[in-house]
Amino acid sequence: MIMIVDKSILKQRLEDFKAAAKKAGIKITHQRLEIFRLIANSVNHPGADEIFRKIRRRMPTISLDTVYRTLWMLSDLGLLKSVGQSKETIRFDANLHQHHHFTCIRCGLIRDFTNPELDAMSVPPEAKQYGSTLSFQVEIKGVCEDCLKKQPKTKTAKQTKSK
Amino acid sequence: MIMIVDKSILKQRLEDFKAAAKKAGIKITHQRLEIFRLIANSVNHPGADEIFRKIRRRMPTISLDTVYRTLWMLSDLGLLKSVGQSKETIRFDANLHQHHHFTCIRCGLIRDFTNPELDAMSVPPEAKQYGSTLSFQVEIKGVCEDCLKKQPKTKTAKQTKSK
DNA sequence: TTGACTGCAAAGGATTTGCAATCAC
DNA sequence: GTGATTGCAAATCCTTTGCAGTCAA
Repeated sequence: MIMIVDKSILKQRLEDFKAAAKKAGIKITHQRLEIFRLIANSVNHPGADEIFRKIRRRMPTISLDTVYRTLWMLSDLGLLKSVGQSKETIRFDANLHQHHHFTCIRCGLIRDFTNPELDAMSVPPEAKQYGSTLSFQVEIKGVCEDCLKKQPKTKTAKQTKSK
Repeated sequence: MIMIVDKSILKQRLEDFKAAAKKAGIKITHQRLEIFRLIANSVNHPGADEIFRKIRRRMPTISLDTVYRTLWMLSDLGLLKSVGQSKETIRFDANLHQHHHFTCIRCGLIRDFTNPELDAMSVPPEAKQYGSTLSFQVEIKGVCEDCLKKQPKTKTAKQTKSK
């Protein structure tokens, strides 16, 4: 399944990055541009290691620690959010609009989705009692199409990497 | 703030554990009982390290790897679920009923809450397209009461441990 | 030119594993 | 009694850090 982010969205994200970097007085290096471009163009929320391996194809000297440093820097700039749960390592998301996640418990696939009814929901009082609220997100877990076709049921298989 | 799980719920959870262990042919050791009791009696989703430190007070010879092994074993039995996001280490939850989470982005506090309207929501078609769904959970992020009182605003402080 | 950034290598922290001793059943 | 479980220590995996050389502005 090939899925690429819409061209105009990618362009917009790249411009946002350049503007934010300039504003923050941060240099736009080849490495940073490649890393951001990769995430901004992904629908599957890659982790540091996946990003590293993909970028290395075009940029063989890049190092994993640069990937990590860039990821956190981009998060600090507000251009990325980190996602991910439980056994998985951290993964990143360049979609800053209100959206929700579908996560496959077998292979770790994560997909964004939006839904008007969910977006219209307000934060319930039961949550408000704990403090001020910043974001509201639905996490749906299930088994993705691919995994439904494959293995009937694995034993206590530990979740695999990003996909 | 002292919060303890309702006595009857704790008792029920312990019985579930014993029944599940027996059914699975797994031995009920002191360590396992203590670990499960601690989590089953928590509202704050402790992580492995916190569990280890607390149990060690009553059981000084326990080792961290036993805590880990027990935690995953309990998850495999379906008695616990793991929760936690991004920068945090894994934390555990013995509340298997439908519920949602409030997470403080400053201190990492996590609290369960329930809400009839949310529970009544069905999985939207936008999510169903990705596969079969198993759970539906709302994750609300915000700043908890305690943190609202404290620090006005920290820099890019990395999140702290469980609380 | 020059401070910010990178790559390297080494450190750090969380989690897992091999193995002999021990315990629950 | 005996196989499952524990505690220990060492290993592993992911992520971070110190530092000297390099690059974007």
